[in-house]
Amino acid sequence: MVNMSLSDFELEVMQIFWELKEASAPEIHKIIEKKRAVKYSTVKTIIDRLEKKAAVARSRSEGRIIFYLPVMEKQNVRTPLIKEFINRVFLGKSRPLVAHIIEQEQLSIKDIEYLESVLREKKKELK
Amino acid sequence: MVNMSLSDFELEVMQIFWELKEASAPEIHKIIEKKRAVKYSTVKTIIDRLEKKAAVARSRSEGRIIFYLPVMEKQNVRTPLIKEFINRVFLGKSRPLVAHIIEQEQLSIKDIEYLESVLREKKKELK
DNA sequence: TTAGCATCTCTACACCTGTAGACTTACTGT
DNA sequence: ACAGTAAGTCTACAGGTGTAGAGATGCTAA
Repeated sequence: MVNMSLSDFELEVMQIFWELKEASAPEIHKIIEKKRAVKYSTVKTIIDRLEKKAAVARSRSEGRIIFYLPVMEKQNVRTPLIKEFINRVFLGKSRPLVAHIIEQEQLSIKDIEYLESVLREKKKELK
Repeated sequence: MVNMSLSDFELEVMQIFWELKEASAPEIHKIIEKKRAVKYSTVKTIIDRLEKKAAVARSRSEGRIIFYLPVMEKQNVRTPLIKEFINRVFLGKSRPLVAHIIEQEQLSIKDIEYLESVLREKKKELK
């Protein structure tokens, strides 16, 4: 079961699991519904697929409500996604992506100072 | 024709167009074939779809060979992709993405120094 | 000038994904 | 004890995507 990637919607649901740690389908549905119209059964289907992919697992029940826990870890999902994205959109070159983000995305002074410190650390490490 | 997004393969082909400016289907096919096995007709189908999406346009012919030019611009394609990616994978927060890349991806001293300068510029701008 | 090849066009198809309905079933409040 | 409802299960389906074959046709080299 190598290389089990997640669709957009599946990833969206995983984000909620990573946030809440444990959640039920009705809970997830209610959260997503605040953003956009989506039926319960749609959300449940996604959770079922996540379960099949072993991204989440049933932990316990409360009445008929099934609770799930995330199994895949955020970092293990994100890292390859970033790699793929850089390959796909920036031909594998991370520098222009970082430059683009710094220039175009909203960053506060605090963010910038933090990133400067990350760069300083990295530079130290490389020398 | 709003919101005309490109699939992975379509984007891969666009990257080549952005690089070469003008190219034919046989050329594109030969380039991609170096990386992985793919039939000519597959590549041609992708180019046809790009044409339908007005991402490329026919420029001229040489014998039966049709040449195309990129119409969509690299920056106009990349910018929304980055935005979506940050939303999808980092819940809209660009700082952790940048931090991750700096820490995990290959960056040379030159890259780091360049990014430091980009951050300095940005800071100046914000103050 | 003509055979053979390269290229184009058209069609097809299976898989993934988002989406949801229909049906079943187990609680819960009265 | 039961009706109503909330949750679960199962099935379906359309559109996008990667993939490619078949057939038509125009070039090109001998």
